[in-house]
Amino acid sequence: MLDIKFIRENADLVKEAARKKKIKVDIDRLLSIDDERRALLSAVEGKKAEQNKVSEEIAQADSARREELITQMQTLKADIQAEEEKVKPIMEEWQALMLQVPNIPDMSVPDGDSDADNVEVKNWGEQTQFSFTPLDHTELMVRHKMVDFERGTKVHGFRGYYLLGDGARLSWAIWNYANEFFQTKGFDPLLVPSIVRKSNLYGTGHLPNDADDVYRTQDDDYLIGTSEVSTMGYFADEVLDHAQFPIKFLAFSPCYRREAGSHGKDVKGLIRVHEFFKVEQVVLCEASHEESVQWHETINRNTEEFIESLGIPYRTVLNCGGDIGQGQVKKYDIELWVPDEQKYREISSASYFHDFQTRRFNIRYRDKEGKMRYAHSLNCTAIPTPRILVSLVENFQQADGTIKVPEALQKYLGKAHIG
RNA sequence: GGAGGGAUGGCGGAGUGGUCUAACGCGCUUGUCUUGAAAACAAGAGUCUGGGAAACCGGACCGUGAGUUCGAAUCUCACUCCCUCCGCCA
Repeated sequence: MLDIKFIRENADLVKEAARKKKIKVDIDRLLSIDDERRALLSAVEGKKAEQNKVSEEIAQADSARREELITQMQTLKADIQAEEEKVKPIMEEWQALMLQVPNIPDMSVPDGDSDADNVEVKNWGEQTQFSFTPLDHTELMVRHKMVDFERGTKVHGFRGYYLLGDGARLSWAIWNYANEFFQTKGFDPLLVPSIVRKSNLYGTGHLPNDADDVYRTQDDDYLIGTSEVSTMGYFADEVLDHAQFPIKFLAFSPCYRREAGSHGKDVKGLIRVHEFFKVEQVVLCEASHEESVQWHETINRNTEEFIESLGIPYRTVLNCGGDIGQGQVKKYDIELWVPDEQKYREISSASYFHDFQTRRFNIRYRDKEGKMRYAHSLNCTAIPTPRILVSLVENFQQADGTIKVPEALQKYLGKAHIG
């Protein structure tokens, strides 16, 4: 959510943002609706003011004068009701339009339609070379009894899976390692609800536009697609103190995604599943662009460091306008090398929002001057499982069919090789 | 699932039809005092909106939405949310 005043004063900037993000929203319509809204409100308020004034007189008037005033008020009252009737549909359209308005992307965000137009800003490690014909992660993991897709499908359906044996143990090892790694960076662990009220998804910006990708319960609650949702909701409607910043959470939760519209994509393996687990960095800081930028770089770098410690080749891309969300100012994706596909696949997203989310959540704080302001919010994947397993097992497979365990993980898994 | 209670500003909390421009307390900001701080005292402070270059001046806002009334924080209804008790349950 942007401030309507900002939209009014920077209409061209907002239109350009929509263009860059490929978001369809009629800003001119919003502005004219807003003019109507303000004109009507001011008319209603003016009449209410008169009503209040006369009401006060009535309270003190003698009975003859009182009768006269009361008669006069009857028409005014009808007037007010008529005006208020007009306000209702205007407000509804105004609110619907306001929810469509995108946040302004940073100057550095490149133009583009899709992830194909993202710009590589960093490349780390050598793309793994093999002296033998490598297997893909599905075959490798099935062979080592780390995953069971058949029973996964039997029980859950399309994209269902079980992790078992070393697949399950490796997941635990990664969670435990990530938990320790990010806590040493000052993040506090948080286990969050994965069933949430609708309002939280409006808060993060997943609703109303991504409704198709979210699971809903028969009570009209929703399953989160990322712990960012419940972590941000944690502070909804609260007033924080500037001394609390930065607030750094390491949230962990299952994540549910319907993947509507991507039925034909990544049908095999663990790249795209309906249900997975994710460790997530969430940061709230004070309302300063510089702070946001600094934390954005930091949390993205944290995840890069984590990947480096595992020794998996990766690249970092700066997402183009068409590939960043409605609320995001700027986003980096970290992509890991997947030998079987001979390409990099997304493993992490680092975004900052300025006060786009905190306005929707009503998360405010008192700054040093005692003034009330909306906080800034950011988030970045720490590590998702099982997607991380794809690159991990493929890159570390050996000629003898075993999988080498990255050194950093060995103490958490309790061994150096799988198989 | 059943029954009951409640929603007031940053927080606590009064107010049950007309100076409510919302008491009182705590916290916050700025002054005065002080070497500095604390304490004390004084003033100020929310959101939206109209006018204005600004200082500032005016208006609306007591969970949300309807209704009753000349007039609603206060009465009625619906919705949303919170709490308590009973039942069920990991």
